[in-house]
Amino acid sequence: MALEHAILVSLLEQPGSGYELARRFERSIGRFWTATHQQIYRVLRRMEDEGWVTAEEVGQGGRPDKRSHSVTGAGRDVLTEWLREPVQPEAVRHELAVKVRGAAFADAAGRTALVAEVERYQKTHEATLDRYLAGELRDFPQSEALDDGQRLQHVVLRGGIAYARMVLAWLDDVLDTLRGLGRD
Amino acid sequence: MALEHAILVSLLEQPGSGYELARRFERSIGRFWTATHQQIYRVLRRMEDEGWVTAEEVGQGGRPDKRSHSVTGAGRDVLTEWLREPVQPEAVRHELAVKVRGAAFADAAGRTALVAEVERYQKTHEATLDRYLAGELRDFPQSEALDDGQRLQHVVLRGGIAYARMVLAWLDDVLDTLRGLGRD
DNA sequence: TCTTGCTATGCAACTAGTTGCATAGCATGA
DNA sequence: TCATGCTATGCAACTAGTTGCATAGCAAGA
Repeated sequence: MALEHAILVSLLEQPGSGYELARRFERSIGRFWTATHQQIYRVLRRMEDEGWVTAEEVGQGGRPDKRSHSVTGAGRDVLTEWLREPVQPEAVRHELAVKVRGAAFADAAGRTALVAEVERYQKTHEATLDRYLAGELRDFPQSEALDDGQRLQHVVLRGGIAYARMVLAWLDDVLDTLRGLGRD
Repeated sequence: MALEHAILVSLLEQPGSGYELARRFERSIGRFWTATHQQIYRVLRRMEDEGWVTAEEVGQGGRPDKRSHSVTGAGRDVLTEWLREPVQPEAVRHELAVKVRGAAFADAAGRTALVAEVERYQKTHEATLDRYLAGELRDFPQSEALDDGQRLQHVVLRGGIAYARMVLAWLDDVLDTLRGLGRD
């Protein structure tokens, strides 16, 4: 029940079409809330039916028309109300941790394969961290004064960076542990 | 498609009933894979139908009978195969981050309420960290030699500890940012 | 010219996960 | 004795999320 709210925040930051929202979810918003375009279109339609957003057909010479969405007063009210509600405990789903514990029941070949897989996974997180850091330099230069919205976006990005760094350090720990199994 | 695998790992570590699994998911396994008892019973039944686990009725003087589940050879094979598959990218869902960005569209009262809520949330994570640290002292004493399974459980727990610490530090950053809004 | 790829929207079918409720035995303490 | 709470299992209805596919216009390069 919160994709709606993520969409409201994103559309308040900047109105846009379902397609544009989907791309934002791949990049910025997707760091802390993932969604596919199918899901976004469906929810967006429902939000329109409920009057939380309005859509406007926008012709764009050359490319297909798009339906640009903006948040209504009612939509803002929904968001305000939601912001007052207690934060729900996170529903964690960390597949790799299950696999690591599962490695206790794998043979030597299986463990070797898992080491390789953790190394691959680590590389994707390194790339993610690099992307975040590049984005931070680009969007939040120290020299300029930031407005409230930018400061909030920045602190969320810092969370993403801290998370990526923590994961990388933990993956080193996992690799050391996997490689040290069966000794003494 | 991975609750099955989390259950297989848990039952290999220690056979048990649906009820017992549900309690493990509240504690240990739930750190990286959450599930309710309804979901567990349903999936367990399906896994039994597919021959991945077997169930044995166990009478226990006093308390209601339970159906204790154990992993079959076929179940082990399923797990082994799954361990070889690439780790899927995590589907992140971090409600608080959405709310923090949403704070840009809240009034002063709404932001004050969010600060209080972040403080409450921080306390729950402090309690979580304390629980992890106590569990670490209890289950993984430095003096004793650990077997492979214990070492793997320990490295996963260290991941939980690192995560909780990272979140706590980030929540401090969030609180500083929220309190500093609207200045200069 | 033909293929590839990007913009743009969406349906249908499926799987996963949540919420609310029901049942039942036994233990413990007010 | 009565309420509360823990052990133990489960159904039904719902909401959320995934997967596969379809359509269509235009641009750029082989």
